[in-house]
Amino acid sequence: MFDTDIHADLQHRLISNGFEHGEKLRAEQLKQHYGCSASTVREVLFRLASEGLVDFQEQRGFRVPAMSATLLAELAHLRILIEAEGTALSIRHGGVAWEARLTAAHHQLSHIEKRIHAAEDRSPFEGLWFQAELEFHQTLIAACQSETLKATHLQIYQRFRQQLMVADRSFDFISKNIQHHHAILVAALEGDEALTREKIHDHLARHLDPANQTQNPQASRSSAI
Amino acid sequence: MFDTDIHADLQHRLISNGFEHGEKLRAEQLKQHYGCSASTVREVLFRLASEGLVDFQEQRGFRVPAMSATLLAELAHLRILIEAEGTALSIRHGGVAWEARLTAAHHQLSHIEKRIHAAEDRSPFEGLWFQAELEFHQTLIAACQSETLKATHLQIYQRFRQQLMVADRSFDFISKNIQHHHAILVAALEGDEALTREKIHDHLARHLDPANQTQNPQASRSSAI
DNA sequence: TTTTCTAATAATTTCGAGATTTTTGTGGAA
DNA sequence: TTCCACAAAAATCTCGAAATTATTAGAAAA
Repeated sequence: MFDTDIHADLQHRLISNGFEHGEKLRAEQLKQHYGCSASTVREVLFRLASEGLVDFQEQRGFRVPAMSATLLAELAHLRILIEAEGTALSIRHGGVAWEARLTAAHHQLSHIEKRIHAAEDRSPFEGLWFQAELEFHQTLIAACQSETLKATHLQIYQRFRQQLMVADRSFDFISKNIQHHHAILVAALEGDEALTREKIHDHLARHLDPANQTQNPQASRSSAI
Repeated sequence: MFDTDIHADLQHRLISNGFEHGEKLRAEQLKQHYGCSASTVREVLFRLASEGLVDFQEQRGFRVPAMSATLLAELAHLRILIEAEGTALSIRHGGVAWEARLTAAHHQLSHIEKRIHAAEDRSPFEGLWFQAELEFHQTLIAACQSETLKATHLQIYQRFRQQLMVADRSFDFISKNIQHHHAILVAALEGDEALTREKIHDHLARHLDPANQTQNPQASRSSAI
């Protein structure tokens, strides 16, 4: 197994409930899971630290970043800023091909969200939903013609997702999300940059206020994810 | 010497003419310069790679990113986006203390720029100017109340600076820069968010068009830095 | 001459042991 | 009981050698 694979796998676990918030990441433990040496794990952890998905302190090792309402709000703010800009650029430069791809991405996401809405046990859809939601938001900025903007957006998106990971997801957010995603799609297809920016803002607005965040999962009603 | 120091030193060399564009970074060479093992150097290089200051390819080692007019334009675009947003937030939340600090930072930068303008040999001022210019632009966003925005801005700023590093600096940009920095200061102190955004845009606008960039230093007239 | 295969060289990557530092655990004094 | 010092344990960090992979150089064939 290459260290690239370890990087990809750890990245995935770090943004989708693979670890607890604040959990210590020991190279000695992980080397058994991946069947390689501690040095190799250490190398990967350093890379993840520079991406912001892992906290590093000299002589004190690595940790999963703790849950922080302030950090989540800051990440939401940056996501709105970058995603709105990227989408506006896509509207300008994307053309019909981009509109088609966006419609497809939304269709897929919408389909999964409706199935989740109807299902009894929602857990088997989690992975699918994550993938489709990421694909939709990446497609929004896909035609912005700036690889740097896309890469920066992905970093922020992943850290945002990581902040929201919790063991017991309420998943009651779905009906609102369906409306949000649809509103963004419609505004983008109409070519209305200002309206699209507004809808992207609305989609993430509830995460902007630190006081709004539910620190305790069992007390959550209408937020989370 | 701790690896943190090596990281800081390499980072500095990478954004201020310490290496050639596209130059190969061999761990075996650098370990002699820093008096440590190749593994330690390798670790630092990985961290710098995640920051975007070094390019990494599996089984092909590390390189200083090549000069790219497209990349510079993309970085300029992102800098404008983030710096304008951060400054607008600072205007809203900064208060008198921030205005005072911004005035001080501008005074210092302006002082150095005037001395450079008058001097025969400009090279001894390079380091001072770099520091003062960074301090001014960081102060602009200092009161935005988002550590994440500040950290993201620093990453983009450093990569932007790295793209502009060249052996023979013409330094004829100075008179324009003095005006730009002053215009930003005045707009910010007046509390005019829209005007401040515009002036930040104007300051970096010439880097936005890839066709505008001078790939060949000796042919440069009015651009660079 | 140009192309292709092979051998030699050089670079990258992995690994585990030893050195250093932090954390944990125990016992004694205030 | 609470605090501090000291010892033991565990974790982190550094290092150089061995294994793997890429690059170069030269010879043979087209």
